Amino acid sequence: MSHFGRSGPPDIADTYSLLVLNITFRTTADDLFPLFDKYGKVVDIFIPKDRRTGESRGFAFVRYKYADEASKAVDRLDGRMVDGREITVQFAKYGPNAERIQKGRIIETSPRSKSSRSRSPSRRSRHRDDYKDKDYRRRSRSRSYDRNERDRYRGRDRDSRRRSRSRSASPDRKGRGRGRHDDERHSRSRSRSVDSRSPARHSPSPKRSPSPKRSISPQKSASPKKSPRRESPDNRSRDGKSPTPRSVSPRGRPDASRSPSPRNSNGDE
DNA sequence: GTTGAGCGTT
Repeated sequence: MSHFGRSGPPDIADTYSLLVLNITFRTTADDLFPLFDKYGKVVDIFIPKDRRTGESRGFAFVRYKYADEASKAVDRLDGRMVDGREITVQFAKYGPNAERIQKGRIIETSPRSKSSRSRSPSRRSRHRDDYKDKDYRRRSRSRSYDRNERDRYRGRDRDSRRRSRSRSASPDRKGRGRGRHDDERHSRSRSRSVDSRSPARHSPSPKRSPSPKRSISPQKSASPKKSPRRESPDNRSRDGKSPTPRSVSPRGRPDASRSPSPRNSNGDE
């Protein structure tokens, strides 16, 4: 009954999706159900979770059966304190399939009902990379390695986003009429001044190792001093199955799979 | 165990 999102999307064709942001990472659908259900008929509640840890991402989707109820919930629950945090309720802008949504309702659906459903013989190797990319940049919201990535990308508009919220931390906006259209009022003056510098001067230097201290092979050089136990018996060969699974073939796999003769007696190529 | 911009699953 209260287990939403367990059976997948029930029917989003006749339902309005609401996006709930700013919720605690511990808030679950069951916690929002009684809250949203009080303002209307909630058909489904889904809270995206990280595939790695499985923790909530901090936002949830509440589907209402009617738009009027959803609108009321947005106006009433928007700014409500949940679990000690003020949540932000608003109509979803994007659909589960990246479709356009108006007022929480999907106005554009996948026109795959036309022609045969067969896929086009275009590319076939591309499926997990897609969702992975999305996940990666999503899960990089914080933690620790976030700084690492930032250094790598030299910072971009990501910093702006973070800072933006800081300056936009005006609780005044909430609780007073739903005038969220003022958000886009900000003029976009800086357009090309994204990173300054020359666009062509960018030196694609993938090798940016300012710290030559780091060894090339961290795993090769074990700590000569730090060795409480000469070796790790329980980590090396527990049952004698794979003594060295990592060094199986650093260069290539056995030629029995790729080329019968990569570099010898090869007069054909 | 943590964090805090944003838009989604079997």
